[in-house]
Amino acid sequence: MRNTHGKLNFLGSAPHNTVANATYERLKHDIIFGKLKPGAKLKLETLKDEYAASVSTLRETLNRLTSEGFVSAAEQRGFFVSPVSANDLNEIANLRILLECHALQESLQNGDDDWEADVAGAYHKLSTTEAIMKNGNDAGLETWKEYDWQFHLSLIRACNSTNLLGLHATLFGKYLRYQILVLTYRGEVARQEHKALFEAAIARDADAATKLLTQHIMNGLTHTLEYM
Amino acid sequence: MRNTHGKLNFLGSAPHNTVANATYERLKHDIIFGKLKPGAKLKLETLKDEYAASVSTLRETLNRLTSEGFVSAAEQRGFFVSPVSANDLNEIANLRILLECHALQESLQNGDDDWEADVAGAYHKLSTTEAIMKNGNDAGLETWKEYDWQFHLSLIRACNSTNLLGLHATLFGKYLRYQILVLTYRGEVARQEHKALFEAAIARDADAATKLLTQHIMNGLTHTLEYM
DNA sequence: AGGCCATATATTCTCGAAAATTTCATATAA
DNA sequence: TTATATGAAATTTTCGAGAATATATGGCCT
Repeated sequence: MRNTHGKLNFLGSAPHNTVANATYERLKHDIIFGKLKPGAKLKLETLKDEYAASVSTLRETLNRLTSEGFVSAAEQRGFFVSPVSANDLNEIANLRILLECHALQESLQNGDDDWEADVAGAYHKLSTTEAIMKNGNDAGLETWKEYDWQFHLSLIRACNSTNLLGLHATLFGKYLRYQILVLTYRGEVARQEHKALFEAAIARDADAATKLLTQHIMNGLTHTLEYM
Repeated sequence: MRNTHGKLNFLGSAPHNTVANATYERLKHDIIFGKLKPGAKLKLETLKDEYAASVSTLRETLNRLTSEGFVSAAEQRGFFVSPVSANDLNEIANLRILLECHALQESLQNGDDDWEADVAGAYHKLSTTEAIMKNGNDAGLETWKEYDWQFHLSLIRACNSTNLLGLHATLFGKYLRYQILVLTYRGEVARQEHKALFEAAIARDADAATKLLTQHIMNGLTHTLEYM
């Protein structure tokens, strides 16, 4: 049973049981990764061919995505990919700082040995990938971004609030869309930031960790804004 | 055009254009106000009679409500009203404090004369209603709760973040469900708290306002928990 | 009696088509 | 020319039925 509609693991690993779920994952992925451009009209007939699902099934998934903010709906005029704007990105980044820092603090207080091992594992995967990408090999953009996501998630997972984790997941997805949109790496800088953040977290230094996280997100924001 | 699916004004005033929207509003209302009990199975066939909508239309609205967290979905086993728990209420209340206090601070900084007038108007409606209810007349529970909602919303409306307001609206709805669930007033106390909060906001005293708001929500939380 | 499998019933999931609405193209009048 | 009205085409919204899956019933065996 799934308490909520599977929000995380946007990559294929999810159990694509029903047609609706598979379509939902694919559509969301295509929006976040820019295959469906911001503002694009989502015509039912077109989607029907592309995603091999009926109108009713498509409408189910489009309604889900509208609730999450990835799709916008206009009464009697159908659906379209939510537009992007500097202002929207600003809002998203600030909300991410607010929620993620709060969750991080809770997590640093509650996290046990298993949590710590989880963080270390996630960081290991991320830093290994970042080391590889440093040497020009930028083939695995999606992999990198998923490990990035997993690392940030692992840090806050012990916050003891399903609701908070749910909101964060949606926000992270929206933020990620903007990053993919400008598609210009700041690999080496991000790498250093991740390293410092990881070390502060393991040391349970809440003050330092939240400051580093805030800076990390702010830097990403200004970098992204610069290239929009 | 509606950027997001109409989240606020849960009371009838909304323009119930499409069948799907009307059904959505009614279902959400019935969940928040306890007509549909926590954990209750939402069988399509039953809902079809009760809400006069087809299966596909119902599934659209149920998917929307699942994304927002009012409904839970179990793969191939249908939908049911999201269960309640002390733990969940705790999470909701803490998130509300986090988001609403942040929004309040922003609002106090940005709010202009129009905003201030709006707050005064919302407070007036709320306090008048509360004065009436003080004298035993507790007929207008829904009206009271709507004015309560409108007052809190007016305070944060100048926060300049659509995303933040959207998240807050959903959270407020969930919180409201718990309040309705225990259905035991703390009228006089809440009245005083609203008064103090209003005065601090007009005085632009951010520190005092956030402290009062936090206390207001915490008091509501403990009161509700006590009667669960 | 209690557990297990086959069958029947109930429920969800998915689809294609009809109804309602909007959008586009064309013609007519000021 | 510009504006407005008219009708055709495209699109969304809604529905009921069939396919897939889960749940309940009843018989059978140990």
